[in-house]
Amino acid sequence: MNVNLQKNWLCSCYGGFNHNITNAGLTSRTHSPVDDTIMPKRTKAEAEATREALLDAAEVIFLERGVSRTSLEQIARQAGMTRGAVYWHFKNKSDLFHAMLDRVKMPLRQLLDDVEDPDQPNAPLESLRLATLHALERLQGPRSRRVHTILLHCSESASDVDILALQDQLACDCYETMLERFEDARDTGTLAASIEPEIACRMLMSMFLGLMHDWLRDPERYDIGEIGPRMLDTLFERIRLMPCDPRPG
Amino acid sequence: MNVNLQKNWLCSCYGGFNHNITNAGLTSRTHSPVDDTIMPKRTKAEAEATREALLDAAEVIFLERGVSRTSLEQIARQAGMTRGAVYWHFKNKSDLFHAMLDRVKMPLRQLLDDVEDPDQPNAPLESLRLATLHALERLQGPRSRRVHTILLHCSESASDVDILALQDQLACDCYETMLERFEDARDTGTLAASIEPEIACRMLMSMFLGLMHDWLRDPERYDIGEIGPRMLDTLFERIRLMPCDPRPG
DNA sequence: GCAAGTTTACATTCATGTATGTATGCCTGT
DNA sequence: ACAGGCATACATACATGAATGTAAACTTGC
Repeated sequence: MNVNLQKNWLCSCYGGFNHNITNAGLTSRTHSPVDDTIMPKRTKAEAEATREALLDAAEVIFLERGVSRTSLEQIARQAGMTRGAVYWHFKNKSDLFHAMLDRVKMPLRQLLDDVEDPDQPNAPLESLRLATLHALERLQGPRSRRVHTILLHCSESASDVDILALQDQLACDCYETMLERFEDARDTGTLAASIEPEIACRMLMSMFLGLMHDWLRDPERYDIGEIGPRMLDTLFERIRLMPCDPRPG
Repeated sequence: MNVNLQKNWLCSCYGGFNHNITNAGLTSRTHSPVDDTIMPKRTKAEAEATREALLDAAEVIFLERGVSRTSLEQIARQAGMTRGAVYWHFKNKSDLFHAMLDRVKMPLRQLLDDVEDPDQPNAPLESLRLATLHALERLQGPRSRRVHTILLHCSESASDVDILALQDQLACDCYETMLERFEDARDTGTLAASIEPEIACRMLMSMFLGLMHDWLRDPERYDIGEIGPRMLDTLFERIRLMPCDPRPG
């Protein structure tokens, strides 16, 4: 009975996306997993593959039904497994959820490192602009999009997973590194003198978070790849020191 | 702290089994646990009072445990009633949830009406600024704060309640009336010519939504009554036409 | 007495965690 | 090199907990 399930799963999950990790390890010496005979070849690579499959399945089902309403049974079935497999790889639903998140984390610090050339450092505001634009790009990737939708819309506080603590940790980390740049911008006179770094920081963070929240609610409404950059560019364009601003000091 | 509360509650309520819950906490015949002295009179006014009590209770428990993990039994219990009362006043959890929301709705249109004097119309950007500031004020009221926290953090999509449809409706309504003002501001030359109304609109909406989302996650972190207005004022200050901007036309 | 309001009882459904079964992969000693 | 033993990677079964909706029994206002 699992044959059809597996086929559907392969179509819906591995269809168009780039799953570089999963198929790599097991194609070497095993035959197709859609074979009608059951063939449990539990090599290390295959175990890792089912782990990934379970996480993929979790993304799909969490997105469809919400975290609290999905049972581990449903996740297992989506992956063509049973609950036993889930409990083998993960302690419980919360553990699985965190593992799912770990696959898409993109700390601001790392984004900044990607856009900053140590030899030729950008102005801090330009670094932030590029980093947030880069974050927007990554957000549109299918997996990142799914998981962030789950985080913002398909999970609730005080559930199996402590979402608020998770979000809080991410946000505080983001705030701190962002603030450093804004303070740098103020000190170097790039930021308009009337705008305190803390306020600029919260403005940028709120705008980004709000945009994510709004767009992910229904991504078909508008193209965030076009709207997002225009919003960010406008913000950065407007908060920097302008000719008519009073000179700092 | 929630864990202990839950545990205590479970102990006191389900301590035995499904038998004789009444004997533990409630008196058998005169069944008004909140008011033990007077026999309950079920007049129309009192029925309405229990309805409100149930909604109050829902706010509290939803906030503590999340919507999906809250049982109607818990809500009833918090209000000093039983599940029967809930099912009398509301069709189900979703119905109750919507009723709870209806008590705090603040459409942007109405907020604008409050700050706009028909005799002496403000500039559109000033209207928007006052309206959003007003919204911030109202958000800090205990009930509004609770319910919006529930909406943004304690409820999930595809649950008993269709949160996304609700948010979508509110957001679209907000976007439309907001866009009118920004277009007005562009036409009257109040808005910087380089900023399209659609972008300004999404910037403001995203910033407000993001601020709500961020602040409500942990309101003790900062004083939104101080930070919020500074963010909004800065935004409006910077997106309006400035002396160094190219004149429109 | 009738109906509104509320409680109690009941049947059903479903998720969870764990315990147990089992087949396979991997390793080790000789 | 290989036979046996142990750990791995699952599947299945079971016991428990808990929520839901509805029906039926009161209880009181009018």
